[in-house]
Amino acid sequence: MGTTKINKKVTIKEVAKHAKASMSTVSMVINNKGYVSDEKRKKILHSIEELGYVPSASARNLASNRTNNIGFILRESHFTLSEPFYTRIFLGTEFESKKHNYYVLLATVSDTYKKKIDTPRLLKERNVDGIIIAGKVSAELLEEVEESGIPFVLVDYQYKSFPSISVDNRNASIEVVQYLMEKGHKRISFLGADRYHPSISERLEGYQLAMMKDGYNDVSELVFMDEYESPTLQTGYNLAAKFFKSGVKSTAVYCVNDAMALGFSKYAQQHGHRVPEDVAIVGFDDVDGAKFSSPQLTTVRVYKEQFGELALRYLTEILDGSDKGNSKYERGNHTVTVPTELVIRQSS
Amino acid sequence: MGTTKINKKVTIKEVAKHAKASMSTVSMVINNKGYVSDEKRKKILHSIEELGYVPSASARNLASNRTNNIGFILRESHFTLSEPFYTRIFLGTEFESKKHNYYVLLATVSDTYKKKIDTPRLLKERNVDGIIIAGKVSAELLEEVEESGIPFVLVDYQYKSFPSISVDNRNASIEVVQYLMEKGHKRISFLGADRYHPSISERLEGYQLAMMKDGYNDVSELVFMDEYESPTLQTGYNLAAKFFKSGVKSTAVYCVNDAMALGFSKYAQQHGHRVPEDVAIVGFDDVDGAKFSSPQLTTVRVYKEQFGELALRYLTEILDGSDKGNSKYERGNHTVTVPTELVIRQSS
DNA sequence: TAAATTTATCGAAGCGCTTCGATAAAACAA
DNA sequence: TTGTTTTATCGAAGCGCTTCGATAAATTTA
Repeated sequence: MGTTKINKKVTIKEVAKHAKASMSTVSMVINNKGYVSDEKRKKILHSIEELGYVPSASARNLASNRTNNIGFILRESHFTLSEPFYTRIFLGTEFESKKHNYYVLLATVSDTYKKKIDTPRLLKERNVDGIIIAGKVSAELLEEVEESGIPFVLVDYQYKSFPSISVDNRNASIEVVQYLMEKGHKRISFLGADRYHPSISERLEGYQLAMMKDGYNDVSELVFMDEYESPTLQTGYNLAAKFFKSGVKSTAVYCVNDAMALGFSKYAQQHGHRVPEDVAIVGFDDVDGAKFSSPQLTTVRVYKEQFGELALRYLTEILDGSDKGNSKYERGNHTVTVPTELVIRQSS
Repeated sequence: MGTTKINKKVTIKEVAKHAKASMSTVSMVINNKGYVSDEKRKKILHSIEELGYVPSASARNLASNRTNNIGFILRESHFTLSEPFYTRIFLGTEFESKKHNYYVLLATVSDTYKKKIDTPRLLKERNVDGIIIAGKVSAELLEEVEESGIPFVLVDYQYKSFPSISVDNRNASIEVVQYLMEKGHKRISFLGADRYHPSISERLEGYQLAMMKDGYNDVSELVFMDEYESPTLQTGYNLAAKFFKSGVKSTAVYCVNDAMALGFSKYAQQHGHRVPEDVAIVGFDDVDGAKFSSPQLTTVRVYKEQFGELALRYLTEILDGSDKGNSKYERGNHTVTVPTELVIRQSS
């Protein structure tokens, strides 16, 4: 059963001979195509088992003009981040790719991407059937990919109306605000950074929407933003200083991500403010650190692996041309949305 | 210059025609093989440029019976660790692979690897020319890879006398001990875990060796080990408790890695021991967190990217059969060693 | 100067598969 | 019944490359 005696590679030809069929019929069985009688199919399947046949990737790729690879492009800095957010997404893609019989080629690009020069090899050599691009990357890269004509989807980022998978930022934000209000908070502050990041601006919008519903038409004095900074722990720490010195009387702060929330929390506690008694904090992402901080951070959980899975699935849908809208995920124009979950812990 | 008008793929045939040469000659130029006159070579190279020719991977793989892929196998838990140690190694490999024209296929395996069942696809389908296995993985997997006959090297792990790349643990340990002694410490403690991990036992050996040189023939009361635990922050924290309750009068502690060192440091400070005044701490790895902890951690830096680069290079040496010992790295039987560097910071 | 070797080039076979007709039997319609 | 469509199977072409002789000119050696 499946035990090959010697290390000689078994080819489709031998399978055909063994099953008394033609190569083409065997091929059809392997690829689930065309017409094959049940009887013959079983026989062939059996021969495949018996001989331990594994199709040669290069041969079928050459013949079918596909590569069976999909590319996963990621900024190097995102990959080595100590919070394995994108690494997890990649893992989800990797995992899902097995089901679809794809190999995933990872390409990291530098933060200072230069067209033509830094072009990932898989793009240059057109060695992939489709591409997943995770996180915010340079517009140059995006354009280059588009020009290549290779189908692609963005993950956790949006640009023009390129197909993408995103967190449902708006609704998540609304949920956070509503939750805080139910807990009795009125003046809820918003802590953000990099306003040009789609995810961040969407979170802000959601926040504004929810606040408006509660009568706050102008939240500007409640919003603390380092527009040109990345949303890091340090940024959160710095903004916390501004927050406390500003004299706003917010009893709750909604931070655009966990890193900032943690930074805020650190500052607050170092300066004698109790969390959550004096100020409640809510983050976003549910990174590992959120659970281990003290107090444990209330946050919006993002299912990273699922995120990556979805990306792969969406991409294969596109590749199969079977984009018939039968996805179970809400789809507006070209953006698929992944749901989130509010995880309530001690910080709120 | 290199601009293709339409998206029609250029083949070697067209290059040949354009350069007035045969396909075989073009092939030789591409692969730097056989005899080609300078004149013709230039002409061909020019045509390649002109037409924007990129060889088809599948075609050349099929014809040459190679895949041009190398596999990188990693435990899933090692990949998503928040300390991107292995991720960095992978990155080094990825980076180096470009120079050698390989694609890297990443395969993560579960911690509870089961032969036959969990076999990575790239192994099953023999879709790689060689394999890099990073970190401690199940012996079953190792055996399966060995049986496959596909060349492989281990990184940061050793097993039998399989080819491997390792940190120079013994010497690094000796250096640490000597450094601490120069600083005036006499009774230096060792903090460890998982004694069956080769790296850890080597570090212990190095420590013992160095201590012996200074007259300590029996260090057993200075050694704190959770033999069956992983070397995590938590383990370090727990051992710190034991350490302080034991009454050993060590003024310095050498920890088997940074995570443990950080755990130790945390406990120490929480319990009123000053670092480094009361107890000096040295770690291993130089993870990101080492620089940001307070006090900043003195540690042994491991060059992760270089580690991965070296692995790829070693593997290609094996693949090229050009394993003529001309590596600039010390090689005992089949283990290549990467140097380390002691990074002195505040904790010592 | 003849023989052997090196350098240069090319044609053709073939890697292992997919896919496009061709062929024909079986099933269905008219 | 005959014509049409569906089902089943196969042979052969060909995907784009590498590589193995074959051939011959240029160079070296005897």
